[in-house]
Amino acid sequence: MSVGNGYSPPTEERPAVAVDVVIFSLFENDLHVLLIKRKTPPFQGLWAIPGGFMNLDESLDEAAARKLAEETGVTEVYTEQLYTFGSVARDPRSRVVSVAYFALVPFSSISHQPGEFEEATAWHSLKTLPQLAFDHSEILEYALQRLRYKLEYTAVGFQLLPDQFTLSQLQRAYEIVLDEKLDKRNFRRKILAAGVIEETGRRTSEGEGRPAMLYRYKDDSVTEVKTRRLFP
Amino acid sequence: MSVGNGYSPPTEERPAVAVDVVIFSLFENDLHVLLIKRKTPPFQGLWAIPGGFMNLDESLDEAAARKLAEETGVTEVYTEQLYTFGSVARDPRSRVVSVAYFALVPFSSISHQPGEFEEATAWHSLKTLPQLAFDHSEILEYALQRLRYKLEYTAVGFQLLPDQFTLSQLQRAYEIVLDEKLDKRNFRRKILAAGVIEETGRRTSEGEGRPAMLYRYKDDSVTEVKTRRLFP
DNA sequence: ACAAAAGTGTTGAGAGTACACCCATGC
DNA sequence: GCATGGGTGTACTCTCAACACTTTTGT
Repeated sequence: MSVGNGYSPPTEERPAVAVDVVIFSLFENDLHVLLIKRKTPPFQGLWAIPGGFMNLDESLDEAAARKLAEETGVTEVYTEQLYTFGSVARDPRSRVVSVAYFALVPFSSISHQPGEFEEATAWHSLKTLPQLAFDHSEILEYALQRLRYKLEYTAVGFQLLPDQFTLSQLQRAYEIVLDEKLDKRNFRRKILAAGVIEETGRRTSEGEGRPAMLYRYKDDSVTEVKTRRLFP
Repeated sequence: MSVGNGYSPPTEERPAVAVDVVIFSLFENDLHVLLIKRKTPPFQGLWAIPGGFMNLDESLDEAAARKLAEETGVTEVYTEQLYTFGSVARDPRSRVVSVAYFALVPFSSISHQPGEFEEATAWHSLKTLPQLAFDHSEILEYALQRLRYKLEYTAVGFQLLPDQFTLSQLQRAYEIVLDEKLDKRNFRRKILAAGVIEETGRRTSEGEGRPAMLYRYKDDSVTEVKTRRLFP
């Protein structure tokens, strides 16, 4: 039944609204993204960014969080709305407007380890991406660009690491995502000067070499944007 | 009739998708935004950002451009998607997801001058904003923040000026939007070093004082992002 | 003792900022 | 000739980038 109320369009003339969540994680010295293999046409057999339709009783942000939890079992991680994709023919079956999000999940917090549950879900290195369904290559490209950009002038890098981490781990995270080598002394000076992390007082106990100080980020400063770029 | 195809939600369970366009222009030494007075409940009598529902045969960008043309008669101006607002109760009548855009229009190109056609449409200075309907205050706040941010590290400032402009006009535009005074010599040096504008060879002929060189922006560099902030 | 990773300062270059006077035109 | 806005250069400060050795631990 049509629900036209004289102000909003009758329901037959409404597009479907989906959320797609680009889920990044860092492991094996590489940035990875979670993809799902499509079992049905169109684009059968191609990989796609996890997503689904928004329910009427949830906000967009809630829909994104729900999708993220469904795919990774993770809640309370850094999530940010990316862009809304609304070309007419982006889904060949019907009109779908898709609100894309990206999420940064520490690998240690993921309950679905690679290939553990559904065979059709897998982490892919950004260096060896398969062909993607729909306009998902474009979405992923956009997400990666945004992630790099964010890292350059904010301190979201923490969000890819466990609660406590060493400065070397953090530097490695930045190097992997930005795909460039950073100077150790300059990195430490800058990240400490930014005032967004603090010593825990504890040190790493295992591993080779000298034990390293463990840091944590200060909760209040996580999303705070720095006035100057950290890594221009 | 419901259109459930087994893959996307039946139409009764789809939100309406709207686009709202925050239209900025610069005149009378002030930044202004175009607002529309609501004639019907809810929020009757309050001002709102121009917007409307997307049609199924147009993309989101096209819907935004259409809205912009309807309100100002202007096409081909700088338009950028801002954010998508999707709280459950943002519209008390029904579920509406709104994709917000912002546009920069040179005042000289506007065919609807203030109050010329519909009484219910008017330009408002950002210094004296009325109460707004729905979550439009939030949208406007977000748009202004984004505009300022863009001006700080790109050269979109031109988009608020006519095709040809003087450096003083451009500086005034930046000063108004950023709401701070800039040094004349430093401004000129930076904006010229950025290489995004060029002399036309012509000079202003009317007005008091010494005639000023007219500049235009180089088309290809309009949207190009500078690596360094222009005005940090 | 040696391998492996952690930690630590200084110097030079370039960018950013502050600042004041002369120039061309209209009235 | 004076009022109005246009146009120009320099010195100082500070941030950024480059660079190498010592320390602590495990084996």
